[in-house]
Amino acid sequence: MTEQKANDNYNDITITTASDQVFVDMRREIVQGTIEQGSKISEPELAKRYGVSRATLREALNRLESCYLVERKANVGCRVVALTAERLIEVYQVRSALEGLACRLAADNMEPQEVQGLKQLLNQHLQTQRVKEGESYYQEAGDLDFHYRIIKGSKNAHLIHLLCNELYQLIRMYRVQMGMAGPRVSKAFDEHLAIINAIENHDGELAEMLMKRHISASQANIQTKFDLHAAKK
Amino acid sequence: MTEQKANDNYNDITITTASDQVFVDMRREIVQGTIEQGSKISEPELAKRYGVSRATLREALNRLESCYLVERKANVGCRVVALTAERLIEVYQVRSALEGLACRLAADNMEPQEVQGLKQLLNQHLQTQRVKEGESYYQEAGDLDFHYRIIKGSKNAHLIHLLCNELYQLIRMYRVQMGMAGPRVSKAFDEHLAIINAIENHDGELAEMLMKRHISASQANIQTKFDLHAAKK
DNA sequence: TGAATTTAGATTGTCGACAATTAATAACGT
DNA sequence: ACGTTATTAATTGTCGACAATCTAAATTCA
Repeated sequence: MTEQKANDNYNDITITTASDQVFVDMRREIVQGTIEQGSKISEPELAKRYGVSRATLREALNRLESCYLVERKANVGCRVVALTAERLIEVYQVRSALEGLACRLAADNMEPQEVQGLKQLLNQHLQTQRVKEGESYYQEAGDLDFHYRIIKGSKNAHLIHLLCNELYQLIRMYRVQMGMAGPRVSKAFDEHLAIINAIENHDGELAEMLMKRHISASQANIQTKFDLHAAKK
Repeated sequence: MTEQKANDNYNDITITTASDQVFVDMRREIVQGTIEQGSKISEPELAKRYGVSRATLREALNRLESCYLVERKANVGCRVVALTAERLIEVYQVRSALEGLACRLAADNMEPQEVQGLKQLLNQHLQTQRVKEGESYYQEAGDLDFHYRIIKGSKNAHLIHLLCNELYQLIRMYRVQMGMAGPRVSKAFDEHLAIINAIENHDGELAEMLMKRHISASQANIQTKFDLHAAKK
């Protein structure tokens, strides 16, 4: 298991209430595997652990359900989602379609300065990547930043919410728990570059195609880790 | 405003708890406009009206938020979503991508008998449509059935949930409140037929393209009503 | 002994009341 | 008279307790 630290709050939530805090905390623990996948969630137990009432905890559980990290059955309770190969495929099919759309829209809607910022970001990643070889956290964070910026560049609020707030935590959960390091780093960099170019040229169709392909490759990569992980047991 | 009756529970929810009931009831009222768009939701007031406690009502509100029918701000409260032209475009862009994907998957994964059932359904719609001219409810229900079956034919559980449980109620809200009748009936029928044929031939690419186009046309149709509606005021 | 039923325990769903925050009204000063 | 600051009222967030339901252990019967 790769070490993960701080700054898991990628989507910009402002924490005001107690349930906000519990939601963010639990989300991190689930994504990182501290609360392990497939495990049953006891409301009284966790409420005590976080020092809040059950009502507050249930509020957080509802939010976690909205981003697919827990599943609920009436009168039975919550369970942390189980990471299966089937679900990975399903989620990535959806992700591919949505992020492809985001990329196509971004080609039309991103401001020139946003595109420049994206380029700079990529250069930074190239450098830090050379320095911190094999440190998977920076890679994950960097890749995430890249995708987030493009998604937000689509300027479609509904799409942004769907991807950044709802779907991405589940995707992160797969990536973190499968352990994303491996030899795909340089390839991913080239793919990112090609996508930026397409966006800069306002070639939406190409940008969409490249992004879909990029995500498919990413899926294949995780799939490999998954099978490896399954074979070990 | 077109008259809407019974059977609004298109997605198969089994109602076990009290909050389930309130959720379904409120959802219907919001979609139909009984609780009007953009209006503030008073928790004490509605709790009294449905004869439940605030905790139960809040549970329902959380679920309504998950399917984009209400929006929440911390320490301020809930508001029914406002139907704007911008949001319509955003939602339909997402819908187009997702249902296009569903259609492509359906071309691979639907059983022959499911395809047959779809054909029969379309024939029924053709007949009932001739009889009940201008009755928009049957049209809406029919169209919905058609789309639902294809979505479920994708066999992608995540995609099915995303479309049927989360997104579709909002789409229905637009359709119902804008008043879907109009001359697009026969055209839509032809488009449906072409989609079925593509699915039957296992031509996923074509099926996806046709579905996307079909949805774009549907969007344009609603857009027109929307502008008309806005001009009236 | 094994399967079905009953019973006991624990968990979730629901309620009413209190605390914290916001929105609306009134008071105040310039 | 107008803008600003207090004060009040209402609303949301949170809590602890009770009721309904499920799970699992114990009992009964074949």
